[in-house]
Amino acid sequence: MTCDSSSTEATDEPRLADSRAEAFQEVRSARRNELAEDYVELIAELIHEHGEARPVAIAARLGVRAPTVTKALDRLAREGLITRERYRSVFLTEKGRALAHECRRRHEIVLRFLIRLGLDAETAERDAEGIEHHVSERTLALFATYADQA
Amino acid sequence: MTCDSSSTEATDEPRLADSRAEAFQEVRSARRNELAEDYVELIAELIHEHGEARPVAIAARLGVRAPTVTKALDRLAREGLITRERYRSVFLTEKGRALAHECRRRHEIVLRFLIRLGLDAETAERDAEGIEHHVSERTLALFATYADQA
DNA sequence: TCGAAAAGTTAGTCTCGGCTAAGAATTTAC
DNA sequence: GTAAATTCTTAGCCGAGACTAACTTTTCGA
Repeated sequence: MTCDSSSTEATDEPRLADSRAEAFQEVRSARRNELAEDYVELIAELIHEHGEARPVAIAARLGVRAPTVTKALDRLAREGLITRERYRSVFLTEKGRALAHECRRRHEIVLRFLIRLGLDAETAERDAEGIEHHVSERTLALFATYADQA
Repeated sequence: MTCDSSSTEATDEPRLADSRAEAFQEVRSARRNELAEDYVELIAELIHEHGEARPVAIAARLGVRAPTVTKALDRLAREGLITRERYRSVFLTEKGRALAHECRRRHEIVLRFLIRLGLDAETAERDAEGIEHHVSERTLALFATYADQA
């Protein structure tokens, strides 16, 4: 017997009735975008700092090997976030630039928040890197408010 | 098993000199453990609530299909976090119980913190699910302190 | 200028984490 | 006590993301 609360499942589709399940699904969904966000954010940074984003620099910053970057960039291009030509630097599309901007915004809010909370800069940077992909807009707003408190 | 390279840069091994790269590597390393942590934490909950953890319940709570659970449990067993017999419930090993306890602790601190910050319970639960795997001990301590403030 | 070094790509492997379809084991219900 | 329903596993597919080895292209410097 289903000891679970009798909810409105029992349909032909045994499709995940549990409300808790939704949280996990959202987390998994977020995880799927994390890499793309990391790349796009980094590419924007590199372009800003050095005028261009070369795969070798991306690999160094992310701590992965070159072929990993090549494959990831292929995917980003497929998704319309970047444009590139073989053996050349990478550029963000309008869509990619928008995403990068969004990511940077989140990252900075989380970072400022953590530092405001009393965390050292180094740890704050590391934690922000992990957390930024998992904060809802609502939470982000609270972070921003707290960080801006006098 | 992150064979994480130490610091020596500029050696023959073109191993990730950038200090920023370390942050990404840590994030990736954390990501690899997330699933295991989710499972173990959930298994502990189910045992507490229903006296046993059945794969079908795990699947429902996580919002995945049964075979996905079977495979994941195989891996957890390989890693020594659970024990099981075919067609039976799942049990945590001592190691698994320790990890579950640790996860629950993190989860609760993050959750209490978010709620204390003013977030609604539902969003807090969702965000906590994503954030809990990415907070350092140091950050967690700050969260706890803040949450406990009168 | 041209040859070596650096950068980038391709090909192939591995693990993980999803899925479906189908079959085996267990439990339930009559 | 057996048939049906449920649960669990197996087999096989797929894409992502990591890697190495080996090859091509580009860049640099003597």
